[in-house]
Amino acid sequence: MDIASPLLLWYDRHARTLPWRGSRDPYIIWVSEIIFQQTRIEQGTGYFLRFVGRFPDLHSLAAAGEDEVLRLWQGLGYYSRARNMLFTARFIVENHGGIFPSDFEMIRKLKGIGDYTASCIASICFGQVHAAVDGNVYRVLSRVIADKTAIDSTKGQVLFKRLAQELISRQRPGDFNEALMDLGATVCKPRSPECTICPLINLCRACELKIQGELPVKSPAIKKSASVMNYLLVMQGEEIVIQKRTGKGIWNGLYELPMIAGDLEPASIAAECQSVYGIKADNLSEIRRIKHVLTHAKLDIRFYAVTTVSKASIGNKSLLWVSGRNIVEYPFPKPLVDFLDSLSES
DNA sequence: CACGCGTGGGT
DNA sequence: TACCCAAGCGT
Repeated sequence: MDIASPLLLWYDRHARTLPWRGSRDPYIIWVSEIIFQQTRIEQGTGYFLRFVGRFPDLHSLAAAGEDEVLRLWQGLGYYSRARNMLFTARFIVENHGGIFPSDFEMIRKLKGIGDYTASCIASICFGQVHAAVDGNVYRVLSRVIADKTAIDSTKGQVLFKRLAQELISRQRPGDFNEALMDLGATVCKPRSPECTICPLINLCRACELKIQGELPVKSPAIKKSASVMNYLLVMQGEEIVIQKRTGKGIWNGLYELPMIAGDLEPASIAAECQSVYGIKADNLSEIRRIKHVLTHAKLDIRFYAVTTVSKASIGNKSLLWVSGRNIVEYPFPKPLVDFLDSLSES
């Protein structure tokens, strides 16, 4: 089967003009591919432009602090992408003389770079024949061969990656990869694919069988767990108390207010606040309650004002006093950004 | 290898 | 409301 010829003909006329298109700088392609993992073009483009504006090359990124990198990432989600990028930038400077590796296996070993991103960099920047298989490509190929193997199963991933590697253009591997992704994004869409204008209509088995709407097949989604987070707004004059999240859970590396987990009464929260943080919180008053939905969890987030507290009464060293003026230096999860923004408005 | 990891938009 | 979807990767 030759899908490369009609696909590249289509691509030459319909390729989208995107800020990173045309660049063969592995640093630029790397940044763009990381940002657009699980992220829509409309959502990520501003982030991409700000990121490469502030960090135009590997060395400028490697020299940055984690807070500033995460602050540029604030609101984009999946923050381990940013922390892994910083780690890898520093790694390349230290171990590869600041030159982005061109060997596929070497690229693939870098932290935060999997099969997809390594294939993009190898094909687009170095002309190597490696098929980049993202969600678009899984969808397009599952329709082309009308195969109902779940695209998110191990079996499906092996199947469609092998197929993509068979079909990829040996002459224009980078263009082929981008063309297949463009086709998935603009024509072979998840819902209501526009088969009548598709360059692959004559060889698409799903279109022939009129089952394109039933493909791709995915495994059933996992149910979201629910949890409650109680945030404490501890203020004195112009300053509030924040802390950095560490460990393996959500929002790792970002900052937040002092937090007590669990569906608790204010009195219980105050007691835990005292024992965990050493914050004497006699009279908590709830000032806001919001729902925040993640891919895998539903959060019930409650904000409380702590009115009677003196700076000296807080003995926990992991807590930071930050002035309202400096709060913009610190990266926060979206619900905290919204809450803190609403404070400065009123 | 099933699951954790964000956010925003669409239906 | 409650899903689904969007240029994946680490563990």
